[in-house]
Amino acid sequence: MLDLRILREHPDEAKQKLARMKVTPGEIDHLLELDVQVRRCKTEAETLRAQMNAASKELAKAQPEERDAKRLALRSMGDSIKKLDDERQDSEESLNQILLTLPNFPDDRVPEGSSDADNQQIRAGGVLREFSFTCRPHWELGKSLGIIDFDRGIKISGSRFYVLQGAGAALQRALIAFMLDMHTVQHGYTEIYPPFMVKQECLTGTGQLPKFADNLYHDAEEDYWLVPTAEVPVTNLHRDEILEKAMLPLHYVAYTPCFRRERMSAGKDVRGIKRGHQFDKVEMVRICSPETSDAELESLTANAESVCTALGLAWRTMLVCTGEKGDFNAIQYDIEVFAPAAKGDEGGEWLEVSSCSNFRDFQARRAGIRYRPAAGAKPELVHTLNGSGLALPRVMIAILENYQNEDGSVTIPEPLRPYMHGKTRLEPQK
RNA sequence: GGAGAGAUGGCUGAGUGGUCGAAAGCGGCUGACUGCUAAUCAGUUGUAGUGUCCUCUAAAGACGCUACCGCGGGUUCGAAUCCCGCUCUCUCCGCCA
Repeated sequence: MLDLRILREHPDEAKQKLARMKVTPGEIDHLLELDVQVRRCKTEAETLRAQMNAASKELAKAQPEERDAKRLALRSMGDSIKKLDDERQDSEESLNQILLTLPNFPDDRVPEGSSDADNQQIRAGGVLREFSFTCRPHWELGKSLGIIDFDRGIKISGSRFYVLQGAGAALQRALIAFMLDMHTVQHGYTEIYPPFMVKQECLTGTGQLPKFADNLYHDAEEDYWLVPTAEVPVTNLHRDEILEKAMLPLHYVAYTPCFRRERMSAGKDVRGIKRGHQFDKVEMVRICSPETSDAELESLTANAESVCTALGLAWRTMLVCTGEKGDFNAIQYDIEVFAPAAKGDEGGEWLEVSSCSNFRDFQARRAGIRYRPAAGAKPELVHTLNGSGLALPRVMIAILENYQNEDGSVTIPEPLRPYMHGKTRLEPQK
């Protein structure tokens, strides 16, 4: 959520910045009109209420015979106040609705653009593997290795679900453990095991609600929402808290499954395990003071890149353009790894395995996360950041396709072997 | 799932219709005393919004007003206090990995 005060005091500047995120000036004007109404109703009601409070005190001291007349006068005053309050509430609700869906100001560095063709590559690592044979897509490998069961996934849960079995399930578990260890031991993160279901306020806090309700699963009877990413429970750990400056920055890492409806992507990426309703992810979350958040984003992104490097994958980091980035972050880096057969006969594809973003104070304002810059000083909003470190299915795709051998086996990347009892290869099933 | 108890300021805890933004204690801050520390004494100490004054402006400050006693409604001229709904916590019983 943007600071209403900034919109009010610098409307032209705000309009300019938000125009890059496809917000029309008219929307801002409408919002500011509502704001004027809210504040007018508020001051009028407060003035009346002050009069009423004073008169009410006099009533207590008044002679008995005067009381009824005074009481009647006060009652009508009360009615006018109620009217003003109702009016204010209506305007306030509309205003909040708009404010909660309005995008964040994009950072000046974010390139203009409407598709991923407009993203800018800013870094890359690893080497693209040259194949001496025709490489096969992961869904074929998954079947022949006996580690991904698509048919039974569909049988028990429907489309966009799959079952990992045997070494496939173990490989995923190995990846999770490997990533968590890397971030905790080498990068100093604190590991969190959060609930996978959260209350509505958490999703409002990080921004998924109300705008992206479409993409979420929730319980019909109770206020439980399945997390679409660990960003939600972990960022909300400190909702409505005032943190001491000495506690910052906070670096958290958490493994969770993620649940998404993917209604927006109907028909897209239906082949294989690239886009399911349920997937696993190791997520990094940082909470820091404002002046450090730019640097925090760089090191967060570097942490995610180092996982790709450790796994021996070819990766590239993209600065995501205005049209493709999340609405609520100020700046976003996507890290992609290359999967040589992910498009089947059409060849390879760069797969997004991580998205690292700085939200500045946007989530902090929604979620009420503040810190005290100095002892006794007024609390100020923190900055929040998060980034995948990494998303599992796509890493699995990249490993299967990049590490495949001509005989149909797949070599297990070295750093994962200790997590798989020393196993070095996945062998095709007879 | 059943029964009961509770939710008040940073913490403990009093408060059953106006004199309550709220006693008292603890903690915090300031000062005095004191070789130092500790102790003692005195004063002070919630948050947010908004107005006026001061000022070139801003900050800071001064003086007001409004809201906030788990959350949301209601009764009343007036609610921490009465009524209704909800949430959460604790205790006991049942069930369970």
